[in-house]
Amino acid sequence: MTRRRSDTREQIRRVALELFAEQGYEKTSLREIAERLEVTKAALYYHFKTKEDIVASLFEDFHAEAEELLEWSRGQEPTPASRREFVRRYAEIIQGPGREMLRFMQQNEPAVRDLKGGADLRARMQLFAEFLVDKDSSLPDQIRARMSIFSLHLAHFAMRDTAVDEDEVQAAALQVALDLIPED
Amino acid sequence: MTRRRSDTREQIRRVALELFAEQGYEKTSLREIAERLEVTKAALYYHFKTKEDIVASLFEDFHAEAEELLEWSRGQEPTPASRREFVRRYAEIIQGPGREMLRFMQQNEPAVRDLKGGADLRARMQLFAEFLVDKDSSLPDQIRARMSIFSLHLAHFAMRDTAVDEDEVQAAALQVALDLIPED
Amino acid sequence: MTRRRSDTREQIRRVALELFAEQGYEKTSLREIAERLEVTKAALYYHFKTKEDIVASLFEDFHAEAEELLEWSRGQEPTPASRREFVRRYAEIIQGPGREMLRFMQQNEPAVRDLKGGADLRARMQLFAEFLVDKDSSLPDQIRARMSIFSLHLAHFAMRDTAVDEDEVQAAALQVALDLIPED
Amino acid sequence: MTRRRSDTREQIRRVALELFAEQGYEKTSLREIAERLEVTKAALYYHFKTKEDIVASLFEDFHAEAEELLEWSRGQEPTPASRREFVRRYAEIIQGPGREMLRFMQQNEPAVRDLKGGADLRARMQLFAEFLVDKDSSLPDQIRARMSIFSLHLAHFAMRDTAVDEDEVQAAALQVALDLIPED
DNA sequence: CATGAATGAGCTTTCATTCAT
DNA sequence: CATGAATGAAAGCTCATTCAT
Repeated sequence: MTRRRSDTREQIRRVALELFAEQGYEKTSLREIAERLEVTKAALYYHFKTKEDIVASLFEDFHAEAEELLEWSRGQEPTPASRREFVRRYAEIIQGPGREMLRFMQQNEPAVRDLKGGADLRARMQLFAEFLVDKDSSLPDQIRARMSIFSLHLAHFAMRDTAVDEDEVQAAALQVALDLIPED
Repeated sequence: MTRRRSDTREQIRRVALELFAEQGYEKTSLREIAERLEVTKAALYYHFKTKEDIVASLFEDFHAEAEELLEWSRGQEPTPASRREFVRRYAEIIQGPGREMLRFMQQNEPAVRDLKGGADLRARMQLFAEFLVDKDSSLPDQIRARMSIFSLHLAHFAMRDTAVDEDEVQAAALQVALDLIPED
Repeated sequence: MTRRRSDTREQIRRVALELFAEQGYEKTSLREIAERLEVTKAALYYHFKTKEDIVASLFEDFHAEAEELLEWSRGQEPTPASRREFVRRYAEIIQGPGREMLRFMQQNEPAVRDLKGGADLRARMQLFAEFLVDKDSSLPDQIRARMSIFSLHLAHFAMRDTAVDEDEVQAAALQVALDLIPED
Repeated sequence: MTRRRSDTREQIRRVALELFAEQGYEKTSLREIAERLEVTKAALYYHFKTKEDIVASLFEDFHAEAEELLEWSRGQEPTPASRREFVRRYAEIIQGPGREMLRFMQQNEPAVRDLKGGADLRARMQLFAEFLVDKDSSLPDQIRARMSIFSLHLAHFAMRDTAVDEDEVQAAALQVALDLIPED
């Protein structure tokens, strides 16, 4: 019944993300996470110092990928083409577990904002926008660039009441996101 | 020091919305609301049966206005022009307190979803989308119609790190929203 | 079954002091205090914001009496006579509930030190010593002055294994304390 | 990096005593002791069966020295001279680590009382008093004899807010202790 | 119209302890 | 000789809610 080294840690992260995204951070108790994994609450504390640290650990994954993307962007001239490439790469990042992560971030803003690493994520989003649109662009274009990102985050949620395949939605969302990037 | 009939009730709603939007529903305790108003928690219970009922009461305001808008839309042919008019009217609704309400809804999805009246609001959003885009439109257009609405909800949040005037943002957001409505 | 206004608060203070003095601060749980009073833990929190605040409230009583004594001492020339009078007055203060308080303080030093108001109490003790002995007295006299105070605090504890009447002990302790005050 | 046979055991005792004396027994967790030694909690359990056993082991050292002193005293007539010699010998015992031990005992009474060996230590103190003062002496003299011992225990603590050298304090404390022993 | 007092349920967190490896 | 992983029990605390006055 014992698990491989750090298997439990990974399981905790997985279940926690699932529940945080589904029910929200505050509403998800450690008891609930523990019960799903059939361990005790105290076991969670062996692997993470606090509830907040579980989230922080999840943030880090995203943080790292976002950083890599930003690193790439710093070597690019901000042309329509490179901006679209940026969006495409970002879309790829937030496939899989990333998508749940972003859904969590976007739909639990007040909680996330106060969490360790939360401010940092917000700052990163701001940097995304700065690459995607010129500082002196029109206000609508500024907003468009940001809604481009949000399309990728929210498309699935926006279409949740329709019976459309998840992957198709994500592909269409990329389309929408690309079209929101200013042409020049 | 006395208050006009049901002034208190209105104050509770105001402060509650403020705090729910700012800190989230779960993180905002009745104690906090009561303290801000310098009344006791028990006083809140004189005006509202439960915490949830405070939110429900806030929802109702929005619900009524949304209903009116839908009523109007039912008398319209869904043309590009009427759709744009719909968006314009919706933008007007969510000025003022409405904006805080929507920010709350969008950024506390997991909490709101389970609240009395929450599902209803979601359904209404779905109806909005159905008026704004044809059922057999392309998937990207379906998403665009929904992101149109979300632009109005989230523009202020998306631009929060920039130093732009709130009303200008909202005007630009309307611009973006209108452009996301399919041309035909 | 209801109690008079603030009766409960006083009961909490009484039982808490009893248990803190008997078992120590850390070992005494709020559950235990609550059970003795046949109320719930939450009731304690209605009357005191934290466990620490219960102690702080107890400290305040002593603090006030100590302050009064110091106030008196400030109007006195520090003669052997006035110093003995000081000790006599202090002995009177720490009769009754005061004695349990001091026993708590003296026998839970590490806990008390970190408690709100704890440092303050220690400072007061220092001021006592400063009145009781000249700054340039010999080191043994410095210590004697302090042990004089401690005699009053600890005599009961020191004699606990003997079968002597509590009041007699306290009277004898005063005798010892007085004899420890430097003759001039 | 390896340690001599049972070096670790000694380190645990040393660090534990340090922390128990400084923060109190209850407030000091095994985690904290382990962290200071850069070993795991489980390692502590290799050397000691329980937390209590660490203290018990510390008590034993003192117990042994106290026993030796008592053994010596049993061969002595209780004269003023032999009583003073007793105090001098005791003062020597509680130099060094012994002093921290006694500080711990005196300032954590409620915890110590319930610990394995705690009652025993208290009994020994009682035996000290019995040698130092006649059973039929006056009550003040009974108390004086006990305060004599306490002077040695508490002098350092009593003078903590002054800037006097530790060894000087201890020498003066011995002076005070000796003077508290009844002349006949 | 509102308060003071209290509760039951639940939360996050910490602790001493165990045991297979 | 020691660790990694886990547990059961309990702690301090907060919350929404109730109700007599």
